[in-house]
Amino acid sequence: MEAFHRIWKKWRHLLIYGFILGLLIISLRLLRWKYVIADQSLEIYIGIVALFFMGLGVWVAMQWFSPQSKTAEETESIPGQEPFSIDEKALERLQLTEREQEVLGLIVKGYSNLEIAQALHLSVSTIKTHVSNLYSKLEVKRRGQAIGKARKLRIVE
Amino acid sequence: MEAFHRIWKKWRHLLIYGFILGLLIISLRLLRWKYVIADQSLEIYIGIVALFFMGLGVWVAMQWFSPQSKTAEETESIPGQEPFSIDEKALERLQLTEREQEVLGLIVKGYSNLEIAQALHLSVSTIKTHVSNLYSKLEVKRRGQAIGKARKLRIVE
DNA sequence: CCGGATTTGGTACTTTAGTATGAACCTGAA
DNA sequence: TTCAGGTTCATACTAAAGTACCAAATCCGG
Repeated sequence: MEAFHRIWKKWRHLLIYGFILGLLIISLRLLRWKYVIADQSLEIYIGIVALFFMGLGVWVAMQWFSPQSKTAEETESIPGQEPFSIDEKALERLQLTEREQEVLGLIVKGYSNLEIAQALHLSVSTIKTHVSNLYSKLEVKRRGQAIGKARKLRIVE
Repeated sequence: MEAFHRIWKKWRHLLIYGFILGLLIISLRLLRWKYVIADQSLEIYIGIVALFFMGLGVWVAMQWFSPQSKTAEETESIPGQEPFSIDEKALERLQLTEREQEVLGLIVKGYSNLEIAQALHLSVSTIKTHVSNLYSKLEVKRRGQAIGKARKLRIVE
């Protein structure tokens, strides 16, 4: 039960999607027998299916892909050796928790709170909490300042 | 013409998608006549349509929610030079006006719009105008992305 | 002088960010 | 087992950011 709960919290999205997909496949089989669409034209039926699945695709994509997660920023890692090193001491002084460091990293990459939430599979509320704590630890008041300070202290790449 | 261009820049994705959808609907009508799927079962046909449209939905969502995903110019300016120099060519490509460059510089320093307005002795409205134009030229949607892109293109110190 | 681009600034609106507060859960240490 | 710190999430609010549309003044080249 415990294990199930943990797994559920972590992967509920995937499970829900799988479940919905299964339901849809069953629905398609039922519809195939024309109990429902007996006097509908095939054209309309196919159109409905197409629209529905397109909407589902949009929804799935919205849930799973943060707008920039696997495109621009992350694949930019410049070849060769970087003359850059994270200042571990500064990091330690700031006493940032693991989650806060994660969030800070995404903030520096230009993520919005919503995008961070999607990337980490958390709610926006949680992100806001982390961000607020982050700001007070960094002694800043805004996102831009946090980015500047993080780069200056070299606590992010 | 001016207005059209602005609207086009903003809604081109939607227009393109609408166009594609129209094409697909026409395709469906053609397919309806079974020239192509003469000896395929209806089930398989519907499944293909569903999968295709779901994929299209995913694609549409990814495009719509990440207009910054297509980053052609980013791969150009990679070669290794001295780390601290402003890339004049990138600056020229972007066609940023003088004011826009000033504003961008302050944004990267973490200034708020109000602070920028006070620093440049302008109104917040004006700053917002500059910032908006800046974002469309940089092809970003938020402050953090602008900071990241400006640093990546090395158009600010 | 005209047309285009720039700069400035306004109104009205939506969206995102940020703060404050409370609460539930988990984990490791006392 | 209690307790502190960390993580998660919610509601409710304020503040800042951003968009769209408009308009006026300036400057500059044909």
